[in-house]
Amino acid sequence: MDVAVRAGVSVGTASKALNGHGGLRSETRARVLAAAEELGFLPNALARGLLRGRSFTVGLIASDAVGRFSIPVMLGVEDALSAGRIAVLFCDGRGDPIREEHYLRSLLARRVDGIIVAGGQTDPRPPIGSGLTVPVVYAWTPSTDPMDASVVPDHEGGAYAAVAHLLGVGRQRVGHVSGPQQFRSVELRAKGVFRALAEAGLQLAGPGPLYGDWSEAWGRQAAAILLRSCPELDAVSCGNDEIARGVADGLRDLGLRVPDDVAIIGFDNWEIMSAHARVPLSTVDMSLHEVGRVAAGRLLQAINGAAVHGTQYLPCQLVLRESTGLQARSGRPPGPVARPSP
Amino acid sequence: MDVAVRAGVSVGTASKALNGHGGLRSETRARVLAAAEELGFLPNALARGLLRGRSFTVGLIASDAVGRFSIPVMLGVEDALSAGRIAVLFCDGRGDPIREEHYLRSLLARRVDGIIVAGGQTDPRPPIGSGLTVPVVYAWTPSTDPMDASVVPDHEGGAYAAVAHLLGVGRQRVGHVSGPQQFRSVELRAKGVFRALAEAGLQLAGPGPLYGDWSEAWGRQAAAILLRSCPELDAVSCGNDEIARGVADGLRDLGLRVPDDVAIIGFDNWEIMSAHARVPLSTVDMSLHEVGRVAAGRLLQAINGAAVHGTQYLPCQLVLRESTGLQARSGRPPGPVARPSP
DNA sequence: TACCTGCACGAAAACCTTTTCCACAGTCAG
DNA sequence: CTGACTGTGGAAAAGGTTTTCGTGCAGGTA
Repeated sequence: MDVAVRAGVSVGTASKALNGHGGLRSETRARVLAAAEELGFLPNALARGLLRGRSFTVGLIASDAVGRFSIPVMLGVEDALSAGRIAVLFCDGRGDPIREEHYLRSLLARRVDGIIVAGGQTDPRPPIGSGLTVPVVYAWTPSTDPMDASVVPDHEGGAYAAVAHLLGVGRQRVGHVSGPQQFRSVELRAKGVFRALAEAGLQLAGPGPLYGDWSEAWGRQAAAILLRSCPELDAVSCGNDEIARGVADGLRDLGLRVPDDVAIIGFDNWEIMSAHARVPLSTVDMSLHEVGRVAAGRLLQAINGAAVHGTQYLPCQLVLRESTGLQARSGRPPGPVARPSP
Repeated sequence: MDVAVRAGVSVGTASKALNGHGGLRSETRARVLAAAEELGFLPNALARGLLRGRSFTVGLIASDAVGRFSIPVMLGVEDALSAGRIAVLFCDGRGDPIREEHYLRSLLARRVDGIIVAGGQTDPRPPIGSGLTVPVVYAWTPSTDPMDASVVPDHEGGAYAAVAHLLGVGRQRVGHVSGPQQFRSVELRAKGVFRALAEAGLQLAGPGPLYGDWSEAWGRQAAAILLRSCPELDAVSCGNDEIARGVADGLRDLGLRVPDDVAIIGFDNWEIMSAHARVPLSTVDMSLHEVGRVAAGRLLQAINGAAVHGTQYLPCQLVLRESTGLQARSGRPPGPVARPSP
């Protein structure tokens, strides 16, 4: 080690000086530090890791990094870990088990201290491996094994809060337009909607929950369906922001005003969709960054030997904008409003 | 090494067997391989890296990972590197020089073989460090130092192609609505627009390029301005897809049809905006994935000692959808069309 | 002076792999 | 029979850091 030579001490002493460990004269310590500074010394993390048996590195396997959900989760993970001087090895598995297997081997060969699996979907996924020697935490997409550590948003609670808010601002006839029925998140969100309505002694407006795809086009279409079935409709809870935007546009085309006639609330708080819509949308934020942070925190716990099993549900945040009325509702305006006959 | 013990050979021999190096009897080699398989042996990349003096790891510093541009770039980088068995250390610098400095030190301590800086903006950024011992390539956001290796899309060429396409389908009065004038990309794209028009002997329609912000709201507003200034407008080239979408909506509100009356082309090919718009938007795809891939390729070259300096411009791809007419133009329809009086 | 205590630092092992050099045995040719 | 050559595998060093143990020296005490 050239720092030791320059400071005129042995490598062991230099190491102690740099890490503040042994009993050194402060004069010696200062000399070593000065030498390190002059030489721009950076301790070789490979050597350190080899010795300590751990790398201070964590693997992040994104199943579907293209999707917009894993990105904020990833950033939350990275945020939490970098604070603990832990680096993140990023792998994009693309939902392909073979790729994932390859990445897993690569990460294990690099002696990562732990692995975070950030999925792209809401439905549970099979565990990434069995009998692994390093801890694994699943973020956003839970593992199908309930004993695995998973961190996910509370979809049901979010939808419940959304509808509770609609009822809280005086709405009574609430419709629900969502995505494909087979998604677990769709099921959970519908459950939350029903629970909020039931607690208020209300029924869902319209022919029932409307299931379609996650698109604006479906939202526009659903708006017409809903209005035909229930002309007195005064609120719609949507499965995501794109649908909400479509519903808003559809209602607008039908001559209704948002939020005066119908309040609309979305889900996801995808800002480009919700905040920049023609009428900025109230929505439910799943705190994905927080999901990532918490997952990283649990991983650190597990690395330190205090592993916690099971799935952890993180609360969603209500984000209120104009589409549910920034102020108290002012009643339906006078004058004719174009509505399709029932 | 337990594999060596189990196979009844020395560690050196085991290493040779696993890497296919020395002159070994095939029987011995098979025995070692079998032992490694049974024990699930994965060579310690830390030890290997320590010995070889390189880590087969590359640092990726994203200046603004929240932005939607750096994500595809990142994925392209990861794609290209993982094929070469190189792992990616992901750091989110958030555009904060202090954070970046911290990450830089962390990466250097980990003995990365190179660094890719994936920015969030189009304007050049200051180099991440000087006198670095590892090669650096800037992707998407170039370095201000022209001697640094940078890989960026050809904004000007993309805009040129967009307008050339508009002219190619018979449009003559082309407006340009873009983002904030001080952005380099805005300047470059406008340059491409002017060049395409000039080559056809045409002038820009409207009062000149309209500069605003990157929003749909601005697009809607600009549509009205443009139409008031040039009622014969038959095409608009937009600075990005959000603006294009706004322009389309604005024109629609004014009673014009897209693409029959006015063709519209966006920029970015942000699919959720362009492909899912009410009228799917033709747009310019900057091939961000390819930018990432090429940047990674140049980094690998530099790691192998064949560094190339300077900025490399990658061509954009035209993505044609309905907003510029999927078929030949059919002429303006008969009947009154609501237009503001000039 | 002889011995002990404690401080400050050095020496060396350990982490795991790769690679180079060397040794041993067997074979073939002279 | 001896020398040389080839095929196979072992021994050891190197890579940079941390940590443990040991050593030398100074100062104090008997």
